[in-house]
Order: sequence, then structure tokens, then C-alpha cells
Amino acid sequence: MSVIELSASAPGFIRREARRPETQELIYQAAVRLFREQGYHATSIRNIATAVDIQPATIYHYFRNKEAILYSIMERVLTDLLAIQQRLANPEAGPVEQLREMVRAHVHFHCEHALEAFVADNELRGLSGDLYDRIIAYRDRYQAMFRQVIEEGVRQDVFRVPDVRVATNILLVMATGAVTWFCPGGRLSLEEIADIHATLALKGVIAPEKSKQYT
Amino acid sequence: MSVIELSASAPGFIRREARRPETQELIYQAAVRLFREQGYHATSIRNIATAVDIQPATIYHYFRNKEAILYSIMERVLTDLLAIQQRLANPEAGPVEQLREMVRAHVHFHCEHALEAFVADNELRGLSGDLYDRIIAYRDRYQAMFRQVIEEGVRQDVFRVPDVRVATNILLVMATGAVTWFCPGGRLSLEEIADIHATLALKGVIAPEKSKQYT
DNA sequence: GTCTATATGAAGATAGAC
DNA sequence: GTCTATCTTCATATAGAC
Repeated sequence: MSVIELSASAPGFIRREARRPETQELIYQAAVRLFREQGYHATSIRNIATAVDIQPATIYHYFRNKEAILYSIMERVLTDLLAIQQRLANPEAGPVEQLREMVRAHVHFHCEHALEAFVADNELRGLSGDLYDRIIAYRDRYQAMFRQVIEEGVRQDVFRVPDVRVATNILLVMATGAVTWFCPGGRLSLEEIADIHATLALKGVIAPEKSKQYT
Repeated sequence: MSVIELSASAPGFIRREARRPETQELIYQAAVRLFREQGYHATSIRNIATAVDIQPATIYHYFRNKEAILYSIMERVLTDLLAIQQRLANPEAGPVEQLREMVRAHVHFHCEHALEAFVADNELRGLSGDLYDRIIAYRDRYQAMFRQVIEEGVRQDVFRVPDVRVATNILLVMATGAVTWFCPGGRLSLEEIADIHATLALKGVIAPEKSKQYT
């Protein structure tokens, strides 16, 4: 994956600095790919070094240890996601439009950064102590953003769900799942996939009598 | 987890033999728990041996190698799931009822065997060669069962989806996700969780003009 | 069926030269 | 900033006694 692909293209998404392929970024990108393909614990420092064509010791000039590489991936994904959702927040829009855009953005990001996002979503057990706690805090903040919109929708009687927390969990699991099977250049475009997920999410939470007018 | 809990309780589910806690089963159960908590690659043969209070060498009397333990977990989960769905199959029922029961059973199994199911769903990369191929074949058969019901529903114009394969993926991701957050004894019972998922799945695929009569 | 003992390799990480 | 060399620990797996 070239560093260029790190820059999200849709409006409203964070544009990362276009970096020269500095060693640190090369290490980061190789780690992302290997952690995605083999898993964090199955990937050795030597594997990463070989992929970047450097010696293992060089990696420790940029990262304190292997866990720090994993942490940097997770932190980048989660801060990007939080920033995207914060920029999207629009108090004037109703819960329906808000949730639709949030799900679209979540799926969009996950498909555009499928490797990093997959790692962030699946390798949490590789962190420990303080690093683990910090990522959990990010994740909780992110979930809360979705939960609050659903809560507001329920309050306004636009949404109806058996349980707000369960609904939040299910929606996020669903919207996250595309990373496991989305394949760029497949039958459906990224935009179509994002729309399908947003529509499905709304169908799931909207109060029955409101459904005609929205989905 | 005691071996008793391995026996599913709901009608239609496979009842496993109640085993004495033989060494092989103890190894299996310890591996399930450790693979779930730490991940397959982060778990060593020594970890498992310590958990069972035997020496590492004893494990090799029962399993060819570490990969064989993982394979046995995955195979058990997938053959159980396939058997459950096959027993459920009812050609007389329409696609709506069939899909509802399939999703309910899937969620039910995943929550009752949350540790094993999580391992089966997330450690596929730990297998290689022939073992990997065999599990993929099981998984493809399982997905096909869901896809065929959705296809039949679309043919009868009871369901309407943008893409059958994408719909199948999304539904299975959603129904599988509960393993990551379901917690026995929480606010909602296993039955409620299963119903919520089934209802959500149907809301997502049902043709709009049919929705009133079903969900 | 379970053990002790061990072969063999690979892992994460560091020291210190250039 | 990158290297060579290496320390130390741990991994999977096997041999063979009991």
C-alpha cells in the first residue's frame, strides 16, 4: 500500500499529510500489512524488518517495542474515526440523517483503510496495561457517539429499539464487518457498500410507522 | 467452563455426549479458553499444559501439534452449526420463517458457545494447507445455506436486497457479532438477543410492502 | 497415559560500532 | 540513522523411561 492511499478522498474525511516514504512510515505500513495478513502475534520484528529491507535493530530506533507499533496503528485509526465523526456532527440534522451519515462514514473509512481498520478492530488483545486502557477509552468514546444519536432518536420517537446499548453494538458490528469481505474493484463500489449499510442500519432502528418516509 | 455446558439446551440443538473430564477434553477446553482470551499465536503449548496441570509432552499424545488443536475446535463448531441448520431446514416454511429460524439458531449457538465460536470465527489465519482448506469448505457450505434462503426469498419477491452475496455477508457478520459482547446474565436473555437479531435481519431484507405483515 | 529431559530454532530486545 | 553481533528467553516438538 502506498502512503498516498492513506489520504481519504471523500469530503469530510481527514486528509493525512502526504509523507515521503520515511523509514518510520515504511515500518508502519509493513506492520499494518503483516499484522493484517498473519496476525500481530504471528508477525515477528524480523518479518517486519525483512519487508522493509532493514535490520531488526533499526526498528527499535523508531518504536520502543513491538507493542508500540500496534498501539500506533490503533491510535491512528481511532483518532481518525473520532475526528471524522466530530466533523460530521450536525445538531441541525435529525437523528435519521445523523445516523445515516455516521454509518456511511464509518463504513467508508473501514473500506478505504481496510488493513489498518481490521488490525485496530481485531488485535486489541495484543495491548496491555496503559496502552490497552487508552485504546479502550477511545473506543468507548466512539461507541458513545453512536449510542447518543440512537438515544436521541428514541427520545424523539423516530427510532424504536428493544435496547439502546444492544442496538449500538449490533449496528457497529455490522458496519465494521465489511472490512472482512469488502474487496475494492468488486461488483459493488465503496459508496454502494456504505449506502447499503446505512440503509440497513436505519431499517433496523426506525419506528415502524416512520419507515416509509425515510428508507 | 465445565463440559456440561457444552450440551446445548434448546430443542433442535445438537446434544453433545456428556464426557467424563478426560485429558483430551480438558486440553481442548483449556485451549478454547486460552485461545479466546489471548489469541491462538499468543498461547503456547506450555500455557495449555499448565492450565490442565500436565506436562507439555502429554499434549502431543492427544494432538499431533498445536495447529491440530485449533483445527479440532473449528471443526467442532462448524460441524455443529451445519448440523443445527440442517435439522432446522423446513421446505414447507417460507423464506421469512426459514431465515428467522436460521438467524435465531446461529445467534443462539454463538452465545451458548461463545468461546469456541469466537475462536472459530477469528483464528482462521492460524491454519494452513489442507486444514485451512477444509475449514474454508465448511464455511462456504454454511454461508451457502443462508444465501440460498435469501435467494429464494428474492425469487418469491418476499425479500428485496441490492445484492444477495453482500446481504448474506452482512447478515452473518451481524449475527456472529454477538459473541464479542454478549454476556450471560446481562440485561437481556439469550433468547431476547437471538430474537432481536432475527428481527433485525428480516427488517433488512424484506420487501418494503411486505414488512407490516411479518416484523 | 504421563513423565523427565532435551534438541533445535526463533522470538524480543540491547550494546555499541560506523 | 543504520548496522553487526549477541544476550536471554521462550517456542514447538521429540526421545525414551516409567
